[in-house]
Order: sequence, then structure tokens, then C-alpha cells
Amino acid sequence: MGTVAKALSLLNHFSRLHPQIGLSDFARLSGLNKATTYRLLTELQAEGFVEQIGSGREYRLGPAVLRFAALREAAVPMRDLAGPVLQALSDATQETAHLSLMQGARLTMLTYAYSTRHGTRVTMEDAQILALHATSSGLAVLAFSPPEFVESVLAQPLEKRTEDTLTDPDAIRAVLDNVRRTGIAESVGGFEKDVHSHAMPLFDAQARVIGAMAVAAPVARMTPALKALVRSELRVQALGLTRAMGGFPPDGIAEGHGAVQ
Amino acid sequence: MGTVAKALSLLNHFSRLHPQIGLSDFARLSGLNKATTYRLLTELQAEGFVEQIGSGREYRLGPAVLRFAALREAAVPMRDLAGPVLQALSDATQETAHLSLMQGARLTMLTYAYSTRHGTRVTMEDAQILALHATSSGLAVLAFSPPEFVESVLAQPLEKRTEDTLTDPDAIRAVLDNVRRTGIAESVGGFEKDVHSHAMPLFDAQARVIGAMAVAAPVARMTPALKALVRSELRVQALGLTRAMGGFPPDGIAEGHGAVQ
DNA sequence: TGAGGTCGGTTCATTATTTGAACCATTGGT
DNA sequence: ACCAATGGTTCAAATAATGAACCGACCTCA
Repeated sequence: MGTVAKALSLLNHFSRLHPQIGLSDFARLSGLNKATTYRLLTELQAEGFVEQIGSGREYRLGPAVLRFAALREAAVPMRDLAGPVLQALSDATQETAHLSLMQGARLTMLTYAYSTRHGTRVTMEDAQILALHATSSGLAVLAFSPPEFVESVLAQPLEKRTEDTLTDPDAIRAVLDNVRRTGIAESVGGFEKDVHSHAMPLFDAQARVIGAMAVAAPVARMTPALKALVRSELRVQALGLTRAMGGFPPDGIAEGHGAVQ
Repeated sequence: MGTVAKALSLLNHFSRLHPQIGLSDFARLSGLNKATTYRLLTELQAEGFVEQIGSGREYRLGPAVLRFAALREAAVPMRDLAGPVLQALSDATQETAHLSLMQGARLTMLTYAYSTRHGTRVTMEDAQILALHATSSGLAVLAFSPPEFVESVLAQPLEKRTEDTLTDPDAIRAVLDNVRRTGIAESVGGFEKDVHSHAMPLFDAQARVIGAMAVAAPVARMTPALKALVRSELRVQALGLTRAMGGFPPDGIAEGHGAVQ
């Protein structure tokens, strides 16, 4: 590992729980020599990536990261990030992948990717509005939304799009509990007949849900093998996209993989 | 300059105008050897500070900066603190209020608030860099910076942004004396033509200047009455924010009110 | 078609920077 | 008065950074 990588990986020890860290702690956490750690921190400090609290005290993240984050936000629109991720998801599963974002109280499709493998496929409309109670994406979003919002949605009349659409608020609340446990929402024929879809929520920097990523396949093709593949691919890609957008999954979702804490 | 600082200063070449930069351009811009530049970029990339667009193409800022910015915001909610204060300042004056912070030797805009009252207003760019000699914010900061720093700034070539920009070091030193006496810096058309702005410095817990808060209005609207209002509001809000961030103004600024220790 | 100019990326001997054990000076707890 | 922390510093030894030259791929223009 080069010096630069070592210095930057020091920053990874910051978290919500440990927003400021002393020199000795840094040395312990990173396994580096104290003198080395000190020199690296000094360089990070000179560039504004960390700063010191009082006089001769702990370090915390510096203001430079704010500047670069603003530039990153300006340079990389969400659609650009989502495109390749959806393509990868679609390639891996050979089915339709799509991404939707909350806009106000509505969930709308941002973009999608088809697979070329099969003659039949689930098709999507641009800017389509996805019913929150009737789609896997909607359920994924609801499961991680504030309870007040969930109740306000369930209090309204819930359209029965197909004979399999869930419209009983209690039944939906039970489903949401399950989604919270597994992190993945599932819908079989709830929005369009013959469509079986899985979805995972996407989060912003405050760990608030902002939308969902989903894979949709014809019911007949959703074998146990494909289901397992979809779930694992979706998990990886949705987490990856959340990270790429600067978001944080809430506690309990980002199981394993250490990192972010 | 250490290797880490070199790597990090590569990132400074990103801007709104140049959101992505190729290897050769980076080498040219930084004056480093191409191989060196490549190795540094590779390390930055491994930590997610930059990423490459397609296959073997240009570099742009990576998602890691967003992650750290979110953590920084969580740890130091300066923006959160500043938002309402700027809004109040903007509401009271019906003009644009903005806040900038020193990062290394640069003064950069953190956040701003517009008034909705007038059709015309002074507009701000995110993460904009404010020239220290040519803006009211810069002068406010310089006036309370260590003399060595002031001299190092004045020793460099001072860009003449407009015909009214002060570029004579002696003239600037005289202005700074005045700013120190009144606590408020003023600039008429020094950065952008037709902009008249007032600024007050902000201080940290050691009474060191960390940035400035400013109100900017079109020259034509800056009547004596507005000027008096701006100065009094700015005084109250800048002092309030310094306090809210845990900072202390140096002796002689916090007149009256018997400062906390 | 091919010459000449980019580009991103790679190599390797030379060089300069990073490294770490030991050492300060302070601080805070007992 | 002591001990064990802390942040910060030193300097010879070890290691990692450096840069000139070199690829192959891709341009453009003749």
C-alpha cells in the first residue's frame, strides 16, 4: 500500500460514532507507527481533509471534503451513475432492471436497462409512476420511510391494479416488516399481471430512503435459481449505487463488508 | 511537499469548468511527471477519491468525497447552523447573504441564501473560490489573519478582476486597518462589477478567523438606509454564528455584552 | 496507406522520502 | 510524587517515490 493510500485510509476510521479521533488512537486503529501517523495527519491537515479541534487535541474531518463533494455533485448526475449499474444488473440476471426515485410523495421511474437474451421481457415506460403499495420498489421504499408517511399512504384508497394487488393495510404492514428484516421487497403480479419483481431501497447521506432499484421478470421465468441470483446481484448493486451517490444504508442493512460502520 | 499533499492537491484542479481531467492534462497542470501522476491517481482511485469515466478515459471526483462530506456534516453541522442564520440575514436585508470558510490558503463559499423580494439579485456558485484581496469576505478574513499570512498573500500577483479591484498592497493594508477598527469589510465592484458587499469575519474557539459572512447587493440598491441595516444585521448574525459554532471573537470585536470569558 | 501526433499506461535503475524506536514535554488521575 | 497516558519530535536505516524512455492504441491529415 502506498503512502497516499495509507493516509487516505486513515480517514476511514471516522464514523458517526467516532467523529473525532486522537493521534494515538489513529496509530492504534491503523496499525501504523505514531510518527508516521502524525506525519500523514499533518499532510491531510495542510490540505484541509482533517482539522484539529482545540489546541493539541483530537482530529476530525476537515472542510475540504465539503468543497469536493459539492463539485462531485455538480459533475455527476444520478442518471449517469445509474446507467452502468443497471446495465450490469440486467446483464447478470438477463432480465429488466430499473431504478426509481421518490419525488414528493410519488415514486417515479428514472431509468432502466433491458437484457437482450430473452424474446419476452418486462417493459418500462419513461417517468412511469410506481404505486407504493403495489410494486416491489414501492414496498422497498415504504419499508424504510417514516411511519407517519407510511400511514398517510395506507390511509388513502389503495388501487387494486390486479387481482393479486395487496390492498389491506394490515397485510401491507406485515409485508413491510418482512422487507425491513431481509432488506429486499418482492411483488408477484401486484402491479402488472405476470410480472415478478424484487427491489432494494436506495439511501441518501442521511440514511433516508430516496428510491429503489429493482429487477422484474415474467412470472414463468422466476425459478428458485434465478431468484437467488437476482437477490444477491440486487443486494450488491443497490448497495454499490447508494455508496456511489454518497449515501449510507441505515444500520442493519449493510451487513458484513465492514467499512462504513 | 510530501507525497500525500501532492496527491491531494491534484484534486484541486477539478472545478465546475473542468469536472474531468485526463492523465496528461493532470501531469501538465501539476507539473509532476506523468508516471508519478499516474501512480498518485491510481492510489486516489483505489480509495474512491477519483474514478475513471469509461475504459481508459478521463478522471473525475469519486464517491468517497460524498461519504466524508456527509460524515463531516454530521460531526460539524456548520451548514446546518449557517442555513437559518443566512436565511434570517437575507430576510432582514432582502438581499443575498453568503458564508465562506478558509480552506488552507483559499476562501471558499460554503452556503448562501437568496431573498425573494427583488427580481434581480446577486447570485453565488457552490464552492466558489473568493479572492482574498478582491472581495469583502476576503478582506474581512485578511484583516484578522496573522501578518505573515497577509504578507504572503500580498506578495503574490493580485488579479485585477474588475477595473475597481484593489491591487496595490499598500492600499489594501490601509483598508485592512480600517476593517480591524470597524469589524466590517466592504467592497464595491471589486470582484464582480455592480456588486456592493459587506462582510464580517467568523472565528473559531481560539479566536482565529475561519471565514466570513457577507451580504451582497446590486450597487444601485445600496442606499445609506440599506447600508445601515446591513451593517447592523450582519454584526448581530455573524457574532451569533461565531458563538453558535463554539467560537470566540478576539478582544475588541465583541464590544459590550461582556463576552463569555 | 502511412507518418506524426496524441493518448493512457508501464518499466526499472537512481534517488529521496518515508519509516520506526526511542525520546520529550504535558496533562490527568491516584 | 508518582505513573501512564497524551501529542509531538528526532535521525539513521529501509523503503517507496521518481522520471526518462518506451509501449501499443488511437487520432488526423496527406
